[in-house]
Amino acid sequence: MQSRIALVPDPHGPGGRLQRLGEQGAALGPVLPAADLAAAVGELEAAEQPRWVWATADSAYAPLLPRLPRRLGRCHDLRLVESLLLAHDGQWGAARSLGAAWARLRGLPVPADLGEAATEAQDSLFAPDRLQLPPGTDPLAAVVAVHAEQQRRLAAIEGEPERARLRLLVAAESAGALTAVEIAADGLPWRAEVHDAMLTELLGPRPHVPGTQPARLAELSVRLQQALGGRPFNPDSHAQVLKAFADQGIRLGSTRTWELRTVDHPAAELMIRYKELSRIHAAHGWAWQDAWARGGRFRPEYVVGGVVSGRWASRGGGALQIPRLLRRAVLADPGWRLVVADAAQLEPRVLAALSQDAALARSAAGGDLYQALAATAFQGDRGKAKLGLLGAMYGQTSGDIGPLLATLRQRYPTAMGYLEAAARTGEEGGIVRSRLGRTCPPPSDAWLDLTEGSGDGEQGPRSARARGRFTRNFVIQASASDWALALLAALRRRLAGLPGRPHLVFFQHDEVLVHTPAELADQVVAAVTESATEATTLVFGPTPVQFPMSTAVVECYADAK
DNA sequence: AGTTATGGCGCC
DNA sequence: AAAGGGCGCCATAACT
Repeated sequence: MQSRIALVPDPHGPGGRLQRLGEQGAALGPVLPAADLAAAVGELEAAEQPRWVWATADSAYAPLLPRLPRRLGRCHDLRLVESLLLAHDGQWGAARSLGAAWARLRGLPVPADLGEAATEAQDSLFAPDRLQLPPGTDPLAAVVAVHAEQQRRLAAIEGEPERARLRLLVAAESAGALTAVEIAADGLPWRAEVHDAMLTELLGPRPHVPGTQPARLAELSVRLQQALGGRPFNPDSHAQVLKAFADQGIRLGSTRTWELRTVDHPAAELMIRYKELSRIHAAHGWAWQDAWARGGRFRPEYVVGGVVSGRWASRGGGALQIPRLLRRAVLADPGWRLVVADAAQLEPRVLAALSQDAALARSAAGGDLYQALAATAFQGDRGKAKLGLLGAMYGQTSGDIGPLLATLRQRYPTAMGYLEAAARTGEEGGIVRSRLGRTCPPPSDAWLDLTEGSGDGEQGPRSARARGRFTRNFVIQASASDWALALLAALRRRLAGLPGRPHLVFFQHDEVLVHTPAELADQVVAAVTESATEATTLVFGPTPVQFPMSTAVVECYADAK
């Protein structure tokens, strides 16, 4: 039986307190004070690899990490688990902090979760942490009690394998918390000089005065003005752009790029170019570099479980939206490599495994799922196969997709039935869960008001169908997240077993980057492959569906695939 | 002056 | 007639 140890750092200084726990969470033995918490934790980790129990990885692991001799293997993150359990129980309004969970347990007034506005206060040494404990509460006692309560709630989950799956989700989500802290500490290798050269080539030299427009944007602005009659206007203002085009007799419904592409006028092309460049300047220009990519590393702030589907979100820095163009600036250190790995066609494979559609599973048993699908059902037209399947998973009905959906329904009734059942549940106001038990939010009160009594006409009310699309996609996206988290946890563990400290530096829904000494790259690739197999077995059990990873060993991120 | 909404687009 | 899921972030516009 694996040991568990509760861990609480002192608010100031390097010390902290520890408490051994039984599997159900009962405190075993005395509270152990540690003058040097990192040293104590390091020794215990080396001796017995316990599961560390803490309020949040940010508060307990992040400060410890720089002083630990090696990374920790496992944890139980109370805040993330509270979130999973509350959602599973349909309690979406409830606060998730340690303090909130403790207050619920004790029948005390429950503190609201701090908004993101409170983040800046963390910089202050004396700012309160975000645990939200009532004054005078012993944080270690709260950690122990809330953990025991969570173990009790997990044990009370009805049904097997549901209970075991939710426990797996708890472990995987917690491993995600470890990973996010470590990625933040390590950072993604980022060559500012490469980034800078790209910006200079695209936009002109960096303006000396911050806030002024780079030369290339200013030029485009002037040329646009000339092309549209010479009257000055702000190309960043949708209203003014629409008016400027209208004055030339061109009526636009929007300033979207795809619409501009249909316009046969020199200004349209200039406008498209202006938008491309101004976006790069605004979103990933010099200001972004100064704020997020200093010292040779891009350090994003990930928010584990930040999306209801279990995907990570990010806060500041746009970690999950780095333009492909800028991957040129992501370069391994000298003597190191990047192993870039992404799960190929993850979502349709998830659909095949979830629905157990035998025919779809056959298409998902090999390399290119869409090609296999095309060969069976679409006369070899891979594009149609992909469009149709993605449309089915998103609930798309527009365009020329109707015939494709009809073909899919005919050939893969089990898989399509699975999606339609999920959509129906959503339309009727029900909830759905991912493979491991992550739960979607219920309809809002406004939604219930809107849909109540409006009858079930041919198509149902618009918002009901929108919710159907949400639940239809949720089962896929959230189960894909389950799988990706399991992959991440498995990979993290395997990397820890390699010498030379290869480490994860990026995670984006279905893609991972590992920064590794060059001579270990092959072993890292093998670890990725093994981890995918392990994740598949853990999440889906025995299944004919394969989840292949496409991997590349590169020095530059842009050179992958 | 500060907050919220909107349009638009980057990523999956 | 049209009807694609999930995010974060920017600038502008519209508010309080």
